[in-house]
Amino acid sequence: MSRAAAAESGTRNRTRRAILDAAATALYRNRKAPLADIAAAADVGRSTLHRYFPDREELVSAVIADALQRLSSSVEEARVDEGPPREAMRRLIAAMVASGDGLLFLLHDPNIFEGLDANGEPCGADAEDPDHDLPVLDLIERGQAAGVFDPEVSTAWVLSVLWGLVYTGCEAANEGTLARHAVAATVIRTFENGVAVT
Amino acid sequence: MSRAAAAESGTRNRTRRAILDAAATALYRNRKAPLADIAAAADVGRSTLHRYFPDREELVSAVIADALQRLSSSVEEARVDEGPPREAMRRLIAAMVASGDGLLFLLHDPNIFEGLDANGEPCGADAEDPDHDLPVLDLIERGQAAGVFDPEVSTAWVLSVLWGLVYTGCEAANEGTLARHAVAATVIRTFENGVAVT
DNA sequence: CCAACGTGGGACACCGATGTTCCAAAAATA
DNA sequence: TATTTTTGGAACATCGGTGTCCCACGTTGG
Repeated sequence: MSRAAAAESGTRNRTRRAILDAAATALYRNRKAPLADIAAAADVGRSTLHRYFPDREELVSAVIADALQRLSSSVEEARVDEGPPREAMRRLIAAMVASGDGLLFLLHDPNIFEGLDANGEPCGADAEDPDHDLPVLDLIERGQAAGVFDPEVSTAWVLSVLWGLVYTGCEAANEGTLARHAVAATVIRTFENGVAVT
Repeated sequence: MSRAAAAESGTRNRTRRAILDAAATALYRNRKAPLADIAAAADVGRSTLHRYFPDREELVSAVIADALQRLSSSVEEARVDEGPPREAMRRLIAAMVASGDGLLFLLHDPNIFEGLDANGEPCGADAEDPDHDLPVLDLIERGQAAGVFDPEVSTAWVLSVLWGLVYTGCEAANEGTLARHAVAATVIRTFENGVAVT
């Protein structure tokens, strides 16, 4: 028996992961997917799922936290605050795309952040979750100031477009419309230049 | 009693509309919103709602059909097959944006078309629903051929980006991030030129 | 080989959503 | 105003998802 909650090591971590992944996929398809389905998808007894996550609420919180975790570590290693804005943005997009499925789940439901924070704790409606977007907003602003990003539109809009395009790219890959390896490049291309030729 | 189903005229049409609209909004927020909530939102007794749409299934089918209806009539009057591609695309985007909330509901759930066709009738998995996108795909192809749209990416990708950006725009307007009247122009600008300056 | 751990599945009570029926009140129409 | 249409709400049975408990089986590791 260890003391820290961090290292539940052994079989447990694996099943936990399996459940988390299955839940992310299932919940992406249907936000209200029955726990039974999730358990089945994870190849785990409904009982076991319940043993790891007593509540449905605890499960979704964990899934959100997990996805958020992956994402923000991806973003962090993109070092958005370093180097020229355009390159930084390209690194960021690549990192986001690489986060893959968790992202789809996260962005699929606009209401996902309402009433929850990254840890699954309920939070006041005033807390928007600026933590994750702030460095990105900085990057966008920096880019606009440097004359590489369109200064005629708001940073918030650029941010929305960023998320939207990344989402579209991941979705296209999931549907087989776009090859996995081409996603990042395509998203970057469209993000920077749109679809019209000069 | 009239014979035609088309003209149920009178009070009925109004309540029907109210229910349909309320349902579109409620279902956009939560695909599994309780009928009671929808009825309440429509300012209608749960009983009445049930009188118009016996099944939940019939309700969502009707909402989908309705949204699809609005959208395709909007698109139709954009005359995408006439005039230079760039202008046609601009008209199309404006028309889509104008369709507004129904669109959000439609695009929110990627699985919405699975197992249903425009009339709410179940249909084989092979029927993809090309009816609505086909003229748009034609437009894109036409634009690529004419050298106004990026020929380096697939038409399917351009289509995805189009839907995605329109969705992002509508969502931004809904959240108040972007002024209603600015949505179309902003979407068009970004769609054509991306967010980078040449 | 034996114990502890982890698991699956059945049985159960509970609750919210759904769909049905009926009736009295409100609204539209003549 | 009289009549028909339309509505809202209560009561009810049903169903599926949820959460809990318990026990037998398989797996892991000493």
